[in-house]
Amino acid sequence: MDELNLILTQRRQKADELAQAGIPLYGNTFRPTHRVTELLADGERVTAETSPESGPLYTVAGRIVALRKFGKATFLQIQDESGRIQIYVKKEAVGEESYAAFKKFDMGDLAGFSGRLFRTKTGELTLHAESAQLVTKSLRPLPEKFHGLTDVEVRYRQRYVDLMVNPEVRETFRKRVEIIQLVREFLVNRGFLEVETPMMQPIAGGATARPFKTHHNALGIDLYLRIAPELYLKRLLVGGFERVFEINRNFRNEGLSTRHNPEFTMLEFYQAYASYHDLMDLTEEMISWIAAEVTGSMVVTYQGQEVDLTPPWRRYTLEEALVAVGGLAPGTVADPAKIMAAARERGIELPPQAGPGKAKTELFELLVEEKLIDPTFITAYPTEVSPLARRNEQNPEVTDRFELFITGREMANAFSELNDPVDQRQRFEKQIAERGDDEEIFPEVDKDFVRALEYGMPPAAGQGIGIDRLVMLLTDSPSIRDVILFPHLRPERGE
RNA sequence: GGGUCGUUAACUCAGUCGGUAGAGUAUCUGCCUUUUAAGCAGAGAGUCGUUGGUUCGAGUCCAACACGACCCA
Repeated sequence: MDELNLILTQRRQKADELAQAGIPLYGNTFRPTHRVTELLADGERVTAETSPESGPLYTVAGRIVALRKFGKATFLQIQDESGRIQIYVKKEAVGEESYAAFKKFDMGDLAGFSGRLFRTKTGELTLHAESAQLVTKSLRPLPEKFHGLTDVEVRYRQRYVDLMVNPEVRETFRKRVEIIQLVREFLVNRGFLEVETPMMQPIAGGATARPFKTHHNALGIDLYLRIAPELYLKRLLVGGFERVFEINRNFRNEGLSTRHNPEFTMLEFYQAYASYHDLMDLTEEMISWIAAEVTGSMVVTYQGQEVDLTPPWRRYTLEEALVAVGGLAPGTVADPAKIMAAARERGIELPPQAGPGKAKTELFELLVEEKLIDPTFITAYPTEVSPLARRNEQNPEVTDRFELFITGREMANAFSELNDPVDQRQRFEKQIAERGDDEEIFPEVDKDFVRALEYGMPPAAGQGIGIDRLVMLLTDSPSIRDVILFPHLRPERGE
């Protein structure tokens, strides 16, 4: 197919010519002494009067991202990880032979230059090259210089090209790294221990989702890629680690969308001798601090909407939110029959075994969720829909749980953990009874987890935060694919 | 799963009523020693996503399929 393309053929020819002239195309001997950003910093002292023959000698390497050739001189720009700088290569300065080879350099090649800094007559800081060397030959053309690469499919499939030519994409992924580092720093400073628990689990527990299935040959057993680390992290609380967290991938065998990737990064943390109230305080503090560190402000703009992350954040019970934000009458929300009728009136189909708790959460999703732009904690979720959370002591119909919503999306889910082994076993069994015909969800009771609780798990609160969604918020990214380096797509045809 | 839109040169995009496939960038050749999307002159470059249908004739109309985007479930 594209092996026959003219541009690719010409590039290969040029590469062959360079190779025949004794110039290595893929050598590994060139060693830059500086990064571009250091030249830009030092360049602040360089003025129009600075002679190109004075000043220190710099050696830099990078990808050629702009190339303006004249007969006996050339302006080009190289880009390394730190930035871009203009290079001026003059035949007279680098020598006849070297310039002849240099003329075969192409856009997209990796090249190295040694020289001294000066300013052109338009004032642009430029490295006056005294030598030019090919570092790595590129056989494929870069996307067009003005419009760049915009085809989202190519951007995701060939992320390396996207990163090369779209600086804002590099910036987003740098911020992603920074956000994750800040999460670690925040939790480690509060005495949390970062742990790693199994990605392959014999029982996919800790959430309600369809798992990916795989097989271990030597053991002869099926395993599931985890849908959550929760049950393992709580085993660690039993074991005596009182504050643990994990930042790692979860896998869910479900559809793809702008908010869902089959593998996504989750933060989960658990704190003994704490309640979900403590975690609300901690979450406010953590996310507002990270926002300020990453964006410089606790007020961020997401898709044109201003979002104020300054603590304290609004806190509603689910019922309060249905009234205050959803516009339902207090009498409707309080009455089980009326709330179920209200759900049906709005076209919500409730499964036969569903109770008022399910009706409330469905109505919440329909009427309230998308309106919660500024961060809002929703508490007092029905026990019916919270299989792993602790019941509220005053009202066992609800749990000591919250979900956090920002920009209308669920950002975190937390609760005071259930540590009663008898209650836990019953809830597992109830879930299995209710799962219907979908056997891939909740395959069986995690008996070892119940056994662990029987040893005694300290009272604790635990929380999950979707890292990808947090990164979307703080980088103003509309799609989860914009914050995952290699998002899943269907395979390309013919590959 | 349903709906809408998209897929034309390496990239970004035009393509009229169905009648010889276009531009800019990139590439190649020539000129050019301070350019900034360098400039000037010339040249080459296409399985119009795939398959089938309608038609004298299809990038264009119809159908199915593939991939993607957005919305909905």
